[in-house]
Amino acid sequence: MLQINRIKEDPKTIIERLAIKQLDATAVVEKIIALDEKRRHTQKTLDDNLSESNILAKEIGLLYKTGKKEAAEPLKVQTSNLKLVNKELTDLLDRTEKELHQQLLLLPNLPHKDVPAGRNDTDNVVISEHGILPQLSDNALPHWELASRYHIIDFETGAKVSGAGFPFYVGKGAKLQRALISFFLDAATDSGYTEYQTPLMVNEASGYGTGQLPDKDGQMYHVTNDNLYLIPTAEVPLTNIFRGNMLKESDLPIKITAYSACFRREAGSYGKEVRGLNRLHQFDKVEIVQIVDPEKSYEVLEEMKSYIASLLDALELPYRIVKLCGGDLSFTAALTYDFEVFSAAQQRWLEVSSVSNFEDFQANRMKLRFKNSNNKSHPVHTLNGSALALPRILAALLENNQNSYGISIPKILVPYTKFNMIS
RNA sequence: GGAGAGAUGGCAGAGUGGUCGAAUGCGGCGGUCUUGAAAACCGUUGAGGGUAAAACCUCCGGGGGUUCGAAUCCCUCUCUCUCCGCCA
Repeated sequence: MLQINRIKEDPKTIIERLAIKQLDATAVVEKIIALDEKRRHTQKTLDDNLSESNILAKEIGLLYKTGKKEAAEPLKVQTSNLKLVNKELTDLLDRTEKELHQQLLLLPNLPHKDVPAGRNDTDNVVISEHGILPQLSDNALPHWELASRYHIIDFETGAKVSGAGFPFYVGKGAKLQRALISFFLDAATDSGYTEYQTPLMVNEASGYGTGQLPDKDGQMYHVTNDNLYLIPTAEVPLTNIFRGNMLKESDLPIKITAYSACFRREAGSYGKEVRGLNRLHQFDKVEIVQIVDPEKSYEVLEEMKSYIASLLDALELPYRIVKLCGGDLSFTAALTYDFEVFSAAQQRWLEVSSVSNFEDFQANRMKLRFKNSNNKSHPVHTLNGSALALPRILAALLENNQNSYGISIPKILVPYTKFNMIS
C-alpha cells in the first residue's frame, strides 16, 4: 500500500510511475485525494464535538458530586443532542475511511526507476547469462518421459488421488526432492538466514499483509469452512511474523528462510506450457526473506541476487537473470529479477526464482515499522526471493544431466542423496 | 466437542461507572554520587491522528450496546489458560 501522504504530495509522479506498470491510475488517485480531504474534514468536526461532550460530561459529574442534580439536566439534554450528531459523523467517518482504504488497496506498488518499460514478459531485459547450454543427443527426452522411465515421479497416480498438478515423487525422485530442500536450507542458514517451519494455512489478515489479497484472491486455495488460505509461498507466513510490529533499528536486518509446500490454483493455465513439472498446484520451495533498513534495501536486493546465483552455480545449471519490465512486474514489487534455467530437452527457459524488493509497500499494509536513531517510526523495506523453487530445477536437472546410462546427480547434492546416478 | 477462568502500557500487575491514558514494581533512557562500575537517590519513559507549534481527539484483545459519562455494566467474536473427551 502506498502512503497517503506520498500520494497527496505528488500525485502527478505517482500516476506517471504507475503508467510504467501499464496502469492508468488517474481516476483512483483523484478519488483518493478527495476521500482523504473528506476524511480529515469529518474527523476535525467530530473531534471538536467529542471535545465538547467530554467537557459537558465532566461538568455534569461535578454537579452530581456537589448535589446539584437539577442544574445538570439542561447539560444532559445538550450532550444527548450532540451524541446524535456524533453518531452520524462517526458513521460518515467510518464509511469514508473504509472507502479510502479500499481505493488505496487498488493501487499497486510504484516501480523502481530502473524498471524497463514494456508490456509483458517478452519485454523483460536479460541482464546476464551463466553456464554453458548442454548439447543433448537427438533421442534426449523431456523430463516427464524421464520421470516415468526411471519411476521417480508419478503424475497419473497424483491425478487419480488428487488431480492434475499434484504429482507423487517416488524412490530416488522423492530422495532427490529431500536432498534439494536440505541443500537449499543449509546454504541459507550458512548465509545467515534463520530457518523457520511455518504454518501452511494463513488467515485473511496475513493474505492482505503481503498483498495476495485482494489482488490474487482466485489464485489461492481457500478453506471456506475456517476462512483460511493455503499459502502460495512461504513468503506469506514468514513476512507476516512481523505484521504490526515496531522493531528496533538494531533488529535489522532480519534474515529468515523456510521450506514449505506451496499451493496455487493456477486458474486458466493449460497446454504444453504446463506439462509435467512446468506448472503444478502443489510444489516445494525454499524461500528467503529479508526485512531491512530502507536505506539499504537495494544493496540487499543485489546481495540476494548473487546468493541465488551461487545456488544455481553449485547445481551446475545454465541460467540467465532477467530484469522484469513494468508490465510484467507483480502488484507488490518495485523491482524484480527472475532467474531462468535452461531446460535442454524442452529448449526453453524456465523460471525458477524471483527476487524482489517491495520497498515499504508490504510494510505499510501490515504496519511493520522500526524506530530509527532519532526514535522516529518508519516503515521498513521487505524483500524476498525463491531459493529455490524445486519442480523446474528438477525438470532441468533431469533433462540436462541425462545420458545413455541414466541421469547424473550434481556433485553438491550427492552427500544429501547418497547416490550419484538415477538409472 | 463439553465445562470453567482470563485478555490492561516493553514485562509483571492494580484498578467494578465520574480529573484513569491508567497506581505500583521491574525494565529502558537522562542525571547526581563514583577513578570506573554496582548500589542509592532524582527525573523521565506507550501508540495513532491533528497542529507551524499547541490545543484537541482516539486507543485498556476486536466489534456492538447501555449511560450525560465505560478499562469498569450488557451482548458478541477472537485468542490464551485449566479440566474432561477425542487424537498424529
